[in-house]
Amino acid sequence: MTIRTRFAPSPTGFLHVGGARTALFCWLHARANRGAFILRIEDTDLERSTPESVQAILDGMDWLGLDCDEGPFYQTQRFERYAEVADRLLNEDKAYLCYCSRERLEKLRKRQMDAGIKPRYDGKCRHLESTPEDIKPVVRFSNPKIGMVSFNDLVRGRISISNTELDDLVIARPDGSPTYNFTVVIDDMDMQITHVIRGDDHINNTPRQINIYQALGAEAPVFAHVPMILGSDGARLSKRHGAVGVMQYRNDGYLPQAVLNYLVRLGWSHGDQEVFSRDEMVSLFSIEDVNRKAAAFETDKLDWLNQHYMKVLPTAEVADHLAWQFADQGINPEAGPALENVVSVQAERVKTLRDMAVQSRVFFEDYVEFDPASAKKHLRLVAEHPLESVLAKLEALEDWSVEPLHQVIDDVATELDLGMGKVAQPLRVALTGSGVSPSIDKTLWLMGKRRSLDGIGRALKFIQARRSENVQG
RNA sequence: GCUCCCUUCGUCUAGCGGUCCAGGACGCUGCCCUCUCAAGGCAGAAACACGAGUUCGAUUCUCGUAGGGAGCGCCA
Repeated sequence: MTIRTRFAPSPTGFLHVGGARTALFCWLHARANRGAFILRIEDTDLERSTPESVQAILDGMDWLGLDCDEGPFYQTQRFERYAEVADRLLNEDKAYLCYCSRERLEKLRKRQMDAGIKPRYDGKCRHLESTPEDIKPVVRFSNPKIGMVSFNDLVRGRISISNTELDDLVIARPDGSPTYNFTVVIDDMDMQITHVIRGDDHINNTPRQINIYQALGAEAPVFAHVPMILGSDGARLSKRHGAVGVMQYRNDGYLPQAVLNYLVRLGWSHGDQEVFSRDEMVSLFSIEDVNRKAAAFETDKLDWLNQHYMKVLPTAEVADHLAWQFADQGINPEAGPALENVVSVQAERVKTLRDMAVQSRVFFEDYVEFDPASAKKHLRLVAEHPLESVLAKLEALEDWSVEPLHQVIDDVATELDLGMGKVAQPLRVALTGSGVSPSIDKTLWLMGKRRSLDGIGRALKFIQARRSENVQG
């Protein structure tokens, strides 16, 4: 039998990292077993579901490269099917109509809580003599009263629960709309899902779903409950932890490869290996190797992976992602060096593509003014001669590439009997306006001849102005 | 309250009874390299929640305790 997995988000917001990791595990399990990955949108909550959220989820999946083989299917388009199955259960006496008011249910719940027992429906309407005329009933599933439900979870092992802990859950509301535990079962059954991989917040739902499968005469799929992702404070990941939407990571300058790699290592491992290409993930992944413990999301390691991928991925590929950041930062990529060159120089200096864009702006736009501290420290009178010397040599230089540029600086330092720092630092400030930039030869290279010469000219003027001040003072 | 689940360095994890005075990675600290910042190299600090069993032997198996999480909806 071919393996079929599904990812079934409800469209009430963007795709967050927890959902993304669940989706990744589902996708991997399908791909690793040459099976099918199905996407199903659980949009039965008409109040909270929005088309924007559907799109946001699709965008997130797309960005991560989690392609599905079937779907997306929408539950709202399957209402007839749910109603049909509910009727069947009703006819077979495996479900019944319940006329209990919410008020009665409230009281019941409270009484049970007070008595120290688990609140559950008492089955009042299970064998009703007469049916009230004026109340629209809900449909309840007749859960078995005795026995145990037991299943072998692929990540947790055997999980058992007594039927006495379960109650007759509502499967259809008065208006006929189905509820969650009912729709998942029918969908997974109809879509022939073999492996249900989902968050461990669903563990408690599983036994009652298994009972529904049995009532339907269907075989339950294999379950695998993966742990939740916690925020860095140890609490369950939520909106207040900031960038939990997957697309936010794109905006913040992370590569999808890095996010994927980070996510897969959160709860799953393969020996001591830390870096996995997509192909490696597929060939090495096994759902049974997933950890049981909830994991905390730490950005430090994501940063490291992101930089790693910026360094090792083909520069052209990284450059494509960098282009997005340039657009986002309002920097014209045409006004400077090729983005591939920027990547090759900057990758080892920044953690994110956004930082790369921000710190590369100076190669595309003239800086506005010198950083005061750097200028004060390095654009001194003693720097005038070295800068003039560099300027003269650069003007004459025809091959504007790293090697010869390095040679120029070297020559000036030797000729003037100065350390590299005495030449490079003033030059750096002249070129970029600040005291921090890539190595001086590469800075010149990215800067280009025109912008470099202009910068040195500005620095020289600055120094001259400073001298006249000194003379006056 | 009840039921279910979880528990190795700060964090992610390896470990599937002896190979563990517990290994890797991120982060952190120090040193080296060095034109700034990085990157890189080397070194270092840092963990089996606790208590009983089982066993010749427990990080590894069982049971308790403590702590954490989830569920108990006409939400998904």
